[in-house]
Amino acid sequence: MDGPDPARDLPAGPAADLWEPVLRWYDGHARDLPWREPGASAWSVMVSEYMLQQTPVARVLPVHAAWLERWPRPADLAAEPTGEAVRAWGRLGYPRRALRLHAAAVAVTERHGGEVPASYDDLLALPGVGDYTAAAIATFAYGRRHVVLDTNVRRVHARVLAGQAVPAASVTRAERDRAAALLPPDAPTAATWSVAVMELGALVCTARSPDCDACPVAGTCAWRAAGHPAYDGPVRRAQAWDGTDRQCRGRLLAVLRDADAPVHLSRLDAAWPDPLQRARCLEGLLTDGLAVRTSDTTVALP
DNA sequence: AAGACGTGGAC
DNA sequence: TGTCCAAGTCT
Repeated sequence: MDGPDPARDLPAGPAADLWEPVLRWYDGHARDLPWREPGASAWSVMVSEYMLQQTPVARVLPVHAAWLERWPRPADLAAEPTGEAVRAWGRLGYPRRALRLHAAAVAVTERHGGEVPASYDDLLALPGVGDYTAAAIATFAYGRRHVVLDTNVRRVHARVLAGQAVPAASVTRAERDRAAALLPPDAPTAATWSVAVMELGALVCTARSPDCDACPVAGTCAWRAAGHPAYDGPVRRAQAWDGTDRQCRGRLLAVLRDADAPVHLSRLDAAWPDPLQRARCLEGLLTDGLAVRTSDTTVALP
């Protein structure tokens, strides 16, 4: 391993006991992902962050590659109809993200000269960018120092620091303060720290089957020390799926996505049996801008 | 501030 | 087989 040890110059103290082993672990175990390559553009990072919202890395990989190949810069996407973004989004899920990414590309082109902004506030103003994504793009594309709180980081912190199997339903003030206090003082190390903790949560401290034997901070983990107590909070209702509007919308949109011309309404009849729900969901897709009417009897991607 | 919003793989 | 889960955002 050549190059400087990123943990070497950090101040000593309680935090350093965490930083050092996690940074060292990341150095040897980080996945090679396209948006992490040294030459990766901020646009590549931005596209990956949209696609990775609620979607596993393995399914994002091929779509991300095709996307960057076709639209190497934000302005390239901005010049296309939104329907092209929806079609290229494929089956990643939550297709409104494709619409938002397109709208963000337009905003970047018009307001930022075609360059993905580096500031958290400018990023947060983009459609589809919330606190996590703004912090992630500023951090991973530009090396800025921000608290990056995604589901992986929250789970690792809940376990290692609080001894809880699962973090709270939504980000708490205490959680954010704790993460801020832990953030290394210099920006480059803070950026590496954030991606390292995320990676640890994704590969080792997973939701279903944590591999404590492979964990660099198992020795200081409060959850492990307590004997891995199970989650004891309020019951969380699993998302229903069968027969829901979301399933219906997915079916309808799949028909439009797979067609290369406007689709007759009768084709949608075949995609979902309940006429009332079908009509409601189509109306929703039209309202959301995921579909457009092309005639009295046909619809298409926008 | 819960609930809506897609999809498919893993156990 | 059914449940759980995946780098959240928006309203």
